[in-house]
Amino acid sequence: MNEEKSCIIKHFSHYCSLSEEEKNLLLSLEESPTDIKSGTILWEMGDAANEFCTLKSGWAYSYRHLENGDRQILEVFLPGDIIGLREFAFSERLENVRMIDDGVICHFPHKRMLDIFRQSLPLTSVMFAIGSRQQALMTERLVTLARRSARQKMAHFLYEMYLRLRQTNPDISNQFRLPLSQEQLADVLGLSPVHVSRTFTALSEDGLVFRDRHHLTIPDLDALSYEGQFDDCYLTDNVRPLLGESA
Amino acid sequence: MNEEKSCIIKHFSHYCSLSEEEKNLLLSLEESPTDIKSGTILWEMGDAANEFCTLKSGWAYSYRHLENGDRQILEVFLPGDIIGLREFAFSERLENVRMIDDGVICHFPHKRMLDIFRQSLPLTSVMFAIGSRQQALMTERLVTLARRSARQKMAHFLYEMYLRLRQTNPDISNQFRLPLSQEQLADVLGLSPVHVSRTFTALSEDGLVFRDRHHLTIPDLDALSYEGQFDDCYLTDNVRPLLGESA
DNA sequence: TGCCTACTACAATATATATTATGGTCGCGC
DNA sequence: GCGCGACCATAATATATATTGTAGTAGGCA
Repeated sequence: MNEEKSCIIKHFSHYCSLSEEEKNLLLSLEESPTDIKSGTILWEMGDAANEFCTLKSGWAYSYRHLENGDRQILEVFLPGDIIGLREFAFSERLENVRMIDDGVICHFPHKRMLDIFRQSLPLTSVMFAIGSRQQALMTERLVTLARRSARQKMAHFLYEMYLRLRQTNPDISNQFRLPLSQEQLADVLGLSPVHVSRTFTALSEDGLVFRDRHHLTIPDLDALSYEGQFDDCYLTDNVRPLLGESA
Repeated sequence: MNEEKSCIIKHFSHYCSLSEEEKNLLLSLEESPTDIKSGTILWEMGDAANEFCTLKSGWAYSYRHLENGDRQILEVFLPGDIIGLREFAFSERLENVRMIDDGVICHFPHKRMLDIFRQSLPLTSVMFAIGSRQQALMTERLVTLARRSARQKMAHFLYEMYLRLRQTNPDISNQFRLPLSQEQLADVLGLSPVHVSRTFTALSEDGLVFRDRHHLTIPDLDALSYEGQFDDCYLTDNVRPLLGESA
């Protein structure tokens, strides 16, 4: 098995250890990888929804357009993520999805999910767990957007990205690439681009974050985490031992 | 079967038609109903998470406390809802949950969920669909909190509550009980209580919503929906025909 | 080389919402 | 019936962030 190369197996392994059979089942979700270019729109609201995408490489984001022309970015997808999980219950896309980078994606139809449900209890549980973790992530963002200052929003988001990258990339340092423009960050955080700029200036005056184009440096990770009032519990290791339970 | 009385079966029936066996499986989640009084805290952050609750009657909400003393209400639960789904992947509670009303709840352990996964593909799919719908709901709230005005936030939330009530309560009219104080509404919408009051005043000056204590009247549902830029697609009927797919 | 565009910084001003404060109403226990 | 507390309305003020405008820098391309 060339599982080394499979982001999705890395991703799932984070939740439980996988048998060969399960690995194969997962690998089958990554058939027919397709190159896809930066800026490409994977789908738009209202399109028929009958498949998921796994992201093998590159970044993507989902977003909504508002009536007044604003845009809200809902989620940023990293390699190993499954795009479109949220739409399992719907026949139409609820969000637009767009590539940030050049990347590679694999499509698999919703039906394959039912195969997983049928064939592997652990994978079913992990799918459920991934959904539940996505919700936790979203909840956290909701709290932040609703209640915290621009400064905290930025700090929180940047630290979250660091943690998420580290999850599939354990060797990541306190410097990494964040291929989002200030405008895109504004659209994630519900701020104006101008204010994102101001806030970056303020954060780097305080030595918390340095940003040079798409390169980010976080001198003191704990300080940033504190600034964003980050509560690790929704991302870190206390993911429950599912297999233990099913035994 | 006294399925008439089961909110949860009503809730699930919204997604697909159920066999007797499946109904029994669901009914088994509503064993040992417990009376529970208004204001009771079901659990708090950090508590061990190893069961879900079904809400047979009464309302509840989940919330988080912030460092500065603010509170953010994350979700409002209605009869028929399952509380704690989000925490399936975690061993600790991520949120506090509190009863708004007197009510009746039933506990069932996470393990029972695995039984469902094992015993019924359709119910597994519906569970997944419910999770996915919850996420859609959250997404919508996130967009609203991040990008819309206080007026829109209120209108959006009130209309959403109307739709959700109608789902298990098809005979609901444009008047219903909303047992939330202005302070609680503020905590849902990320506003100050004062501003909630102002906004109610403004909305009723425009004839959109009348509120007398916990009694709400919406003279023109479409107008309110429009005011909140409500996009029905995430709640209404286009839930996909899951059973059709699995065949 | 030089233009063009995307991205960024910063300043002036405008606006929505928070904060603080005060007073009013309703229901409830005594 | 009285007083107390929860809840709500409204006004005055304060503050964070948006909006608008202008200008600077870096990279892509002729």
